[in-house]
Formats: sequence, structure tokens, C-alpha cells
Amino acid sequence: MSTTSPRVLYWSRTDLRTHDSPALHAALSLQPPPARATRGARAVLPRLFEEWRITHLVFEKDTDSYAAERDKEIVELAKEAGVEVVVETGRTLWDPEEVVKAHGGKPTMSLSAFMKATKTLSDPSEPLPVPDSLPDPGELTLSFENEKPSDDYDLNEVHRCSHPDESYVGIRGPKDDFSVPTLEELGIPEPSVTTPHRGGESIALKNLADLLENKEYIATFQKPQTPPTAFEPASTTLLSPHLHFGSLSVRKFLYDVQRATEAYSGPKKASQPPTNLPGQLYFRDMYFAAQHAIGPAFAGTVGNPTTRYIPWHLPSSIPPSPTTPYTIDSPTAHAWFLRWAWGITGFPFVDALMRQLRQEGWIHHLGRHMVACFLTRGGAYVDWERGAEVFAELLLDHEPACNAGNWMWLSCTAFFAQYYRCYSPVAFGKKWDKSGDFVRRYVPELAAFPDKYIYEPHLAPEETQKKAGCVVKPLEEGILPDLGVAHAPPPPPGGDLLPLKSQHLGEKYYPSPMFDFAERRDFCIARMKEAYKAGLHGDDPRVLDGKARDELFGGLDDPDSNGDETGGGQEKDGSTLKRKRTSGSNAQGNLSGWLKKGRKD
DNA sequence: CGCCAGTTGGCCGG
DNA sequence: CCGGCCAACTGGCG
Ligand SMILES: Cc1cc2nc3c(=O)[nH]c(=O)nc-3n(C[C@H](O)[C@H](O)[C@H](O)COP(=O)(O)OP(=O)(O)OC[C@H]3O[C@@H](n4cnc5c(N)ncnc54)[C@H](O)[C@@H]3O)c2cc1C
Repeated sequence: MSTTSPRVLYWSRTDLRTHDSPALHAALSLQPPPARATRGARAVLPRLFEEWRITHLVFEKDTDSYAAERDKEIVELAKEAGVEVVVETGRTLWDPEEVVKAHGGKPTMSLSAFMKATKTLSDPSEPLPVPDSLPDPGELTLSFENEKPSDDYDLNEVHRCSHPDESYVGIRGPKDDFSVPTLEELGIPEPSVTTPHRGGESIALKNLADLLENKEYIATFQKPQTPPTAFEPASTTLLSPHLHFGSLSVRKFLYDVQRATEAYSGPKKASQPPTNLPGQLYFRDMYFAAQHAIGPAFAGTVGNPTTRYIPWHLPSSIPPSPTTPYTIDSPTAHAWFLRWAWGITGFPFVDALMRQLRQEGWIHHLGRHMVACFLTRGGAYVDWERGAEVFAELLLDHEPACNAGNWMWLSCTAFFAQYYRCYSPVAFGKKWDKSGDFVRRYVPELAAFPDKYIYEPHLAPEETQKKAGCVVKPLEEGILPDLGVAHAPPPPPGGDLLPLKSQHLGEKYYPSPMFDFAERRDFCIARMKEAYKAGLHGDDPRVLDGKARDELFGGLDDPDSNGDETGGGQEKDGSTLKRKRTSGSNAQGNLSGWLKKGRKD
């Protein structure tokens, strides 16, 4: 091999994007990684540069904060090794950096502003053709090995049947040919895979091609009119996981859709942004650009100038703390949060959506609206960051910018402000699915209930409940502590939570509603109004030092002071929202435990 | 400052 | 199935 011909290392990455969590960064500041990395990209790449006499390193630009920080280090290491670095943008239609520049350095907070900014930029480039062949890399000797992972940081522990140490496959992979290991080779047995959705480029391209066959569907797509209750098939493209993992190019998606739309000659009018399919891709880009303008603070409230401060229940600790990620100001609200996360709220539509999310890793956009509104401004009044953490763990398409951005939208803390428009778990479900097929599919214990009661089974007469084979009664004590953390990966550790079974007689039951929805909605809207009046944002000094809550919002109603049914431990907490130094989820195993297990590169 | 548009609410009356 | 009301928010722009 000649020393003058280039030796190019293409670094293909799939990051664990949960690493953008502020709590993780707090954890790392307490326990910094060793100055000289012993494993991961920081350790392996410099050695490969040397051993393979690399002249160029090529990778795709990533603007998420975890990746951006790491990539900065890698670029430094490459420079030291005399390796030239080539970085290309490919994850989004436009480079977030350029969009922000075109928008005067400000975050893009509305789609119209985003579209105006991108008008001044050149169109996204056409997707590139698939290469006919790849150069032969020659013999790839390897005189070193990645240090084996310790089990301190194993996100997948609950899924594994062997110690990560045993299943670790090394840099060359299990077949010694640098190929990607299978799940089995990683020590994860197939039955733990509960989702019907499958990854990979072949599947992504086939799914896109199938959708493009129906030109009318593509050309007239109107997002707000697509039912969130459709399943097999879903009413939207379900291509989001492929965009996330890179198994589908967002530029190919855009240009193929545009071509199919031009080719459509039917009677209907083509839809326009923001509701058409390109509009959906613009929203995605808009969140990436907004995130880029704000930086790591985009993942939460503290330090985020564009997001409103609201004195939610279960607020993130200030400063971020790995051992106490959030404060349990109200045990009742904590019980609501756990019940939401595991799909046992007693509101069938919410529960069906949360169970679909946990089992399959994807729910429709309007389903996400329903459950996000319900957890935050339209029901439980819980911090949107708690919801975002659960989504981050359960979504196949988890994308930090889109997740945080949409949670801010739904909680009316940024992007959207009409907090008096509130989703009802009964009315919104009925609007799309009168007979409740979606609920019957994902909450099968209710399958035999008559249509009339499918969204409110607790209103069914006892006789009807018995006939349907499932009684409705308050959630029994003692279930919540067994659930683990709310964002634990599926399936529940210890097996079958659902359907709930009465501890006494072992009979199947469905829980009655965890609160009076109308009462909670009115409560939330009133509180949102107050918080809007106070007008604090995430960068306010009173938010940064953690005093805003007590100083401005003390002496407010607390769910623990009335007799709401929770199914969790009821604990009188006084009438003020005092910050209690209870650990975020100590009783259930906590975020720090999860983080300790989650670190890998 | 005032105006207007903003993907996707619920409810009641016709 | 549609339209108006509810009570009223923001960002972006002139
Ligand atoms: C609380 C909440 C959290 C969310 N978290 C994520 C997330 O982590 N990752 C994610 O990709 N989307 C997220 N979304 C946005 C949206 O729900 C999903 O992108 C969409 O449901 C994916 O399904 P689809 O591919 O069938 O979408 P389609 O309707 O077919 O749209 C095509 C593509 O456009 C993009 N897109 C569509 N809507 C949005 C949107 N509102 N924001 C950003 N991109 C969008 C997606 O990449 C999607 O694949 C979230 C929405 C909410 C309300």
C-alpha cells in the first residue's frame, strides 16, 4: 500500500441520543470519564489512525450536544495525528447552523419563520446515487482491542440473558469481519423484542416505495386529518425511526414525495405546508435548528431562554442532580406519573396509547399530543421533562430536538401558547374512533365492553362490566412500587403487569380514573394562566437558582390535600408546593441507577 | 403599538 | 356535519 494514496476512515455512528440528558451531564461532572479514554471512539479512533495509516476521517455532522462535544474532541485528536477531517451535513434538509444564521442567530420558533429563513438558502441537495462499489480496504490488522464494557453502564440489562462482558463482541465483531452483531450475538434474546417495526435500509426503502405508489395519499396528505387511532397500517408514514437511524435519507424522502405529488393527476387538490408531507419534514428541521440556536439547554427548562417556566409537579432538580433527578413535591402527582407511564391511568384512550408506545415504540403524532397534554398542562400538571424522559426511552424514533421541541409545544412552554385548548381523553378518542377499536386492541381487557362505555368503562353498570369479563375498580395499593422507574424499558421487570389482577381473588380488573378529568383540566388552565402572567423563562435568575417556585408560586393548591384517588400512597403534604428532598424515584430504583447502567459509546 | 395567523380542542346549537 | 362560541395565547410584522 502506497503511503501517498489516501487512506480514508468513514466513521459511521449511531449515537445513544439519550446522552443529551442534563442529568447525564451532571453525573459526568461528578464522575468524569478518565482523561485518557480507555474505550469508545475517543480511545479507538486515534489508535486506528496510527495502525491503519489513516489520512482522512469522514463523518456526518451531528448537532446534538453530546455528539457535538465528542466530535470536537475527535477532530482535535485527528489533528494531532495529522489526519484530515471531512464533515458532511446529511441528517437534516438544511444545515441547522446555516438556518440559524439565516434567521439572525435566533432560534426558529415557528414554521413560517423557519420557511422564510430557508428561502434565503439554496435548496437541499438531491439524494446521491448508491455507490456501485466500495474500495477494498486491504488487510485490516488490529493489534489492540476495545476495553470490555463494565456492567456499571448497561442500558440493556433487563433485556440481556448474559453478562455484557460475555456477550461483548469486540471491534471486529462476532464473525471477525467488522460486521454488525445481531441481537442474539449481543446477548439479547428475540422474545424480548415486542415491537412489530423493523429497521434497516431495505425495509425503509420498500416502505417508502409502497407509500409512493398511492400518489393521492402522498399528494393530498393532511396531517391533522390522519387518525391517531389507525393501526396496521398506521395513518402516517411511520418512517420516523428510519430517519432517526439513518436508514432513510430525509432528502430522498422529500424529493420522492415531491415527484409523486407532481405526478398525481387526480381530482383532489395537492396539500400545502404545514399540513403536507414536506411540511412534516420542515417541522423536523425546524426543531433541529431551534435546538442548535439554544444548545444543550434545549433539552430542558433551566437555562433555556425560549421556554416558559411553569411550577409543575415533579420538577427537575436545580442544579441537575444524578442522584435526585427530580423532586417529588407531591406523592399523588408521582403516582399519576407512574400510572401514565405504564398505561394504567383509568382513561382507556390514554392507556391504550401508552401501552402501544411501550410495546411498539411508536404512536401517532396526535396520540402523542393526547398523552403529552394529559401529563402536563391538561391533567396531571407534571413537568414535561418527565414525559420527555419516558418518550426518550420508549420511542424508536427518539430524536432529542424533536422530542424536547414537541414536549414544549404540547406543554405550552414554547412554540405554542393556546393552553386553553385542551385534549379530552374521552372526546378526543371518540372523535376518531367511535367504536373504540384502538382501545380494544391495546387494552384487551376492555375488548368486550359496549361502544357506549369503551372510553368510560367505570360508568358501565356492574352487570355490564361482569358480562364484559372485567370489573372496574380503584387501582390496588402496592402496585406502583413494583413498576420500576417510569422510563424503564419494556417489558416490565418481573413480567406481566397487565392485565391487572386483583390481589385477593386474582380476578382481572381495569382501574377507575385516577382523577376527575374536568376538575384537573380546570385546575391546570387556571395554573397556566397564573404562570403565564408571572412570565418567567428558563434563563431567569430566579429559575436558575431554583427559588422561583417557592417565591412566586408558594401557597397553591396541592392534589394531596384533597381526596383524589391515586392508587399510590396518599400522603398529606400541606397546602404549599414545598420542595421536598425526596429522591426522584428512590423507592422504585432511580435515574442515577439507570444512568450508571446507561453509559456507553 | 396593534394586527394577524397559527398543522391537530370541546361543546352547544342548528 | 358545520359554525360559532369559549376566553384569549404567542411570534412576527408593519
Ligand atoms: C410529545 C411529542 C414527542 C415527539 N417526539 C418525537 C421524537 O422523539 N422524534 C421524532 O421524530 N418525532 C417526534 N415527535 C413528532 C411526531 O409525532 C413524529 O415525528 C411522527 O409521529 C412520526 O411518525 P411518522 O413518521 O408516521 O410521521 P409522518 O406524519 O409520516 O411525517 C413524516 C416525517 O416528518 C417528521 N415529523 C412529522 N411530524 C413531526 C413533528 N411534529 N416534529 C418533528 N418531526 C416531525 C418525522 O421525521 C416523520 O417521520 C413528537 C411529537 C410529540 C407531540
